[in-house]
Amino acid sequence: MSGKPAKKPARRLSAAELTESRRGEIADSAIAVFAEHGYRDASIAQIAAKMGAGHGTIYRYFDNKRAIAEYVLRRALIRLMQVVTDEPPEASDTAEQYRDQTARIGRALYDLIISEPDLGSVVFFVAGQVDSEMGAQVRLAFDLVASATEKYLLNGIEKGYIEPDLDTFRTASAIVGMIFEGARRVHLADDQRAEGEQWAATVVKLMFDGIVAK
Amino acid sequence: MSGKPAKKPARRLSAAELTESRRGEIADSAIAVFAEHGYRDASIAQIAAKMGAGHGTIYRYFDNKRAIAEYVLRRALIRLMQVVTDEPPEASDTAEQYRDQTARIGRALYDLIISEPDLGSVVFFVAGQVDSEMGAQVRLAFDLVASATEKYLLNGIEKGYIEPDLDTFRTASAIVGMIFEGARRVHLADDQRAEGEQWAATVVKLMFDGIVAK
Amino acid sequence: MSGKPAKKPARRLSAAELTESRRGEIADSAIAVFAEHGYRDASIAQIAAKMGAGHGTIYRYFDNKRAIAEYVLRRALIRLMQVVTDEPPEASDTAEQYRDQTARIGRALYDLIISEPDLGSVVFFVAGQVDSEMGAQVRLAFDLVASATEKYLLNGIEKGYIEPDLDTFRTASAIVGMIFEGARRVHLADDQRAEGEQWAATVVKLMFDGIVAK
Amino acid sequence: MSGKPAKKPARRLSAAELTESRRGEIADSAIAVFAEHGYRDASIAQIAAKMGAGHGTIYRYFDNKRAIAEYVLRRALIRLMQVVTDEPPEASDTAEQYRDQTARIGRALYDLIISEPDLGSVVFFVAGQVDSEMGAQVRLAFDLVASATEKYLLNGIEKGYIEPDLDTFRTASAIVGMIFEGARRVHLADDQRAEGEQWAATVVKLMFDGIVAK
DNA sequence: CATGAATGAGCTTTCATTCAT
DNA sequence: GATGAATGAAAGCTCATTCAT
Repeated sequence: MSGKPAKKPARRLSAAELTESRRGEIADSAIAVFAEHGYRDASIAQIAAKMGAGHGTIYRYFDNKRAIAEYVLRRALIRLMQVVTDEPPEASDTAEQYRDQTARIGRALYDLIISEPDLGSVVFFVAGQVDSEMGAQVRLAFDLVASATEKYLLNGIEKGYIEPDLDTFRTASAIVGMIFEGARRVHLADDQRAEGEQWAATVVKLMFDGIVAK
Repeated sequence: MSGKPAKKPARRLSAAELTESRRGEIADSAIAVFAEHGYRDASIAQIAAKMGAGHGTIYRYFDNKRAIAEYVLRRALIRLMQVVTDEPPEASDTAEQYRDQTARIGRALYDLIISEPDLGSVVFFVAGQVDSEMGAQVRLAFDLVASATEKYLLNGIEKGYIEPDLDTFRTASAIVGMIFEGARRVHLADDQRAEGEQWAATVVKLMFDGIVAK
Repeated sequence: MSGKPAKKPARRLSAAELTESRRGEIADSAIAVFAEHGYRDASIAQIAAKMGAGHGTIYRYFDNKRAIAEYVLRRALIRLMQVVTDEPPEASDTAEQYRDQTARIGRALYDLIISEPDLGSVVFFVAGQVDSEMGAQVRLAFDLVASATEKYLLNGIEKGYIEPDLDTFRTASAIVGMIFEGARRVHLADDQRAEGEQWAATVVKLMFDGIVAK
Repeated sequence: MSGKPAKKPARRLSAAELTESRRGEIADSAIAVFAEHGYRDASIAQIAAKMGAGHGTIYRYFDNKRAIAEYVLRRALIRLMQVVTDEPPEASDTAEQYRDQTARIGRALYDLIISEPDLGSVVFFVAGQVDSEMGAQVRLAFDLVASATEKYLLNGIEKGYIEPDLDTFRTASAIVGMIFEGARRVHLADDQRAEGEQWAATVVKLMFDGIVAK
């Protein structure tokens, strides 16, 4: 990309970098417009207008409307999945430690949803409006998150603090289902901060204690 | 369905009945086309073609395309919610009984999803594509299901077999999130029957035992 | 109309008479609907509903929508032209007599417009909406009225009380233009009765005296 | 048009000017298509085809079909009314002068109708086909022309050469009725030039002399 | 590189007309 | 005769995409 290994602070950007930065700008506009109007009712003209560019310009950076949505969704899913993979599965040695770890992951997810509401809209609502293939991408991402979650369970079984005869993948998927149901509700809540706190607590409690009185 | 000839077998249908039956036919075609192409890419012509009618005919029975989606969704939500409300919340007196009841509800839901796959498509995918108002209807239905589920929890607390300091509504919502995540996966599975069985078991286990080894 | 043995009072109507009477009913409904909505926005269903019949029935009596308009217009033009031809052109021997005759014709026209407002709507507005051929029929009718009016002028010239070097047809057309401009305004007036009186006076005055002070 | 190079011959048009010129082109096509087929049977595709453009292009310049008709009619009415308001009402001091003035106005109107036949079609036929509101605009324009005409009469009464006890507004309306009846007939005539000359003469004669022999 | 004028495929919707009952 | 369910031609309109400037 350049001749020197470091990045000079105020260096002129290379052509490829400029292109990437422009794609980012477009994606930022697009995510906002998609979140507000949905994919089909969002027009290229609106996206272009939001970033103060001519709508023809969009086509210099993306082949078509679908490609924008694809780019936007990929970015969003990466952000989302980083939250889960930030915590190393092998770090917990006791149920208590895993409980804390789970609470941290939950809170991190809800913080992300709160700080970037459009990201939630895109993942929860917009992707499904594009076509079945993009819906499938979201489901794939959910599978990856479930797999990541499964790793924590397997680690716990290995270390003896998790019930060994769990159906680990389905249980992980169920946990992801709960957590994302919480994410949806945090996304829509009035007091998002409090809602996030309480959902994190609810999910952890259900996971670790079940609902039966002792 | 009945042992007695209560209904005259081949009676001519009244005008109103004919209209309702025709609306049903259209809804059946529409649900299939919506499920395959999504709401926006489904054309009235396709829906009409699927039932072997002229596309103008559709407009004798529905005011416009949205009205079809509304009818289809309402029907689907009613079906879905009947499953949950079929079991009376006060019927269970012990954790064991409630555990069985929960398993029954889960299996009934998965059976429904399996026997009418398009119904799942409509609720999970199509409704959100129409407009925000119809997305809201689905969320409202989810709230109702969560409220119904909450009733079971409150009954259990009253009778002493459910942990009394649960956040009942959020816990109910989390359970619903799990169950519907299962429904989604059953909907997409190859061996739906087996998948349904295992999801019912997984959900029940997580709810009642938690994940921690004893 | 009766009293004489021409028609038996309560005789059953012949098939042809029944057909004609039904066509009349349809025309009555049609004229009202055309007057309210215009030709294009009037639907066959509305016309049928107004007379309490099924819309398929209309097609037993008229080939198509245009045929209804044609029938309605013909009836209206006949009514309109009778007013003018009711007064015999040779009856006036002096300017004074012709002045009175003109006033009578004007008042009769305005009375007709007042008593059957839809008739005015059809002739002035609806006919032009159908197609150019029906617009032409109205123009033809205007020509006939102008010709009839010309006869009065020719009679006056012959008898010496009308200026002999008039361009009789164009003058007659101009008079018809005035009178129908009055008809349009009577049609739209609040106090139609008074408006008709004053228009009759205005037209007569302009025709016979001109506008120049003596 | 001018002997001096006041305007730079091939100057690039501003965006706003281009837009206005394009609207003009569309209006020109539309007026021709409306005149030939009537408003309802004129399709956007025909209008676009007539100017060699795609039909989508029309919608860059007008919101919808009705807006085109509105623009076309407004342009036509402005042209028409300029003819009448070009002559100052106070200019005539004698009946003879007013007679000449009237003849000039009549001829100017007939010249306009002859040089732009579609303009007559739009005002006389098309406007009434759009909806009642546009019909009302034409009637309003007729009222304005009648009011303008009334001014000439009032000027004549003041100066003593017009009969003082005229019903001035209705008389003016009657005159306008005559003149436009002439316009209609000139519009439809074979030899429009001659027809215009003779109508101007006929109207003036009727107005100033009446029809009675002296 | 950026722009926005131009395009037309393809949709929803209306309603005159047909015809089996 | 009367009916109204069914039909499909035909139109207005939107907007992703192209491309000359």
